[in-house]
Amino acid sequence: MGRAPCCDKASVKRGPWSPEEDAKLKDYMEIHGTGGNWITLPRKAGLKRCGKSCRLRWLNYLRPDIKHGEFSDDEDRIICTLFANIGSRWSIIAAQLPGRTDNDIKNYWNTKLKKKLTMHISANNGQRMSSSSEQHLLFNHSSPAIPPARSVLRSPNSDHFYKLTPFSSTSSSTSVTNPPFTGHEAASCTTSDVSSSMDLDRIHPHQQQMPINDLQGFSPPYNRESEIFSGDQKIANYRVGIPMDRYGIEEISQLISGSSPYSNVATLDNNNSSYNSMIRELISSSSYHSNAATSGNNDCSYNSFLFGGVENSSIMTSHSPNLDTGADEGFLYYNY
DNA sequence: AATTGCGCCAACCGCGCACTA
DNA sequence: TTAGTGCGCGGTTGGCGCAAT
Repeated sequence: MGRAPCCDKASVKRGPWSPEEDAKLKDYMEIHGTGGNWITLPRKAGLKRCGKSCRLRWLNYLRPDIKHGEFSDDEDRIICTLFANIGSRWSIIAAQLPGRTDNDIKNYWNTKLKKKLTMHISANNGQRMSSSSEQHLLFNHSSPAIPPARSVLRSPNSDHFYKLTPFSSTSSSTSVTNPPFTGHEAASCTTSDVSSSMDLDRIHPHQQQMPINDLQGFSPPYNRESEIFSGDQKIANYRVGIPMDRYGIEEISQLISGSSPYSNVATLDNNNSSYNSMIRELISSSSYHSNAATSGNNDCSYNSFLFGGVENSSIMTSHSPNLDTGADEGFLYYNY
């Protein structure tokens, strides 16, 4: 037996919303909210629409905090960085861009951003890159294709992890066989600075994995945070980790919000054992591994990369959580 | 002026998950 | 435990507007 439809498709209006319908929905939402039920909302609001359609219209267009217009370079960078790590989890990416909706970002990526990256790589193809700062970077997860978002967020035993690989069109060193291309790879980019970008389809077959020591231009991952450059501009720290498993961005950010002088970093607090327990639980049971053994590196003026997970000995191996329980040594990075 | 092709984006669709009875 | 229900997500579609021919 098939799933029951959410509404009678024959009796609901479909297609573009009229200004009158928008006004009705907006008026109703401002007074009553959803009432916890989108399905019954259209009838109460006097709309001949499916509840799902109302929800979509409200969330993607009528909501008062929606931001319309061009995406900024910063937003481009955030989208690219997050896409590189988590793939097409548009809702998670949207959560990092206030005022933008998942649909917005998805459309933007599919119609513009991806194209710009491809065009630029095509233009640069074959040119020898003269310095490490000109190397293209690829995020390249070696796990099977990322499962659907909810599975990833909830799977307690996920061992997915990413590799970060510098790309050079002239590189010939190889240490690790390239895993199958799954299409989720991406790289750092902005629309204005196109020196750092990637071609999702074309350059991957030639990509080389390199030993850590060969990561020219990056400071050692076991010493302090390494850095990712877009041209001369550092765009992110170099942190490689597995995708989130048990916890989502919202939970993490809520928990650590205000816990540290740095808005994007949670530190352990000697005076708050219950807080520490929660942080440890988060770190040890998710991919937000401790960056233990880098104590003393409290200079978090950097933009911390979204997913922690660089172990102090190697970035190329999946690993067990390794949380040093000493105060100040559990870092939980959650924001770019 | 008419036609065609293309880009953009709002809206739809189906599925998986969470929740509840 | 299971079935029903609603929500939210990502993928896809369809229509509009504009540019090219």
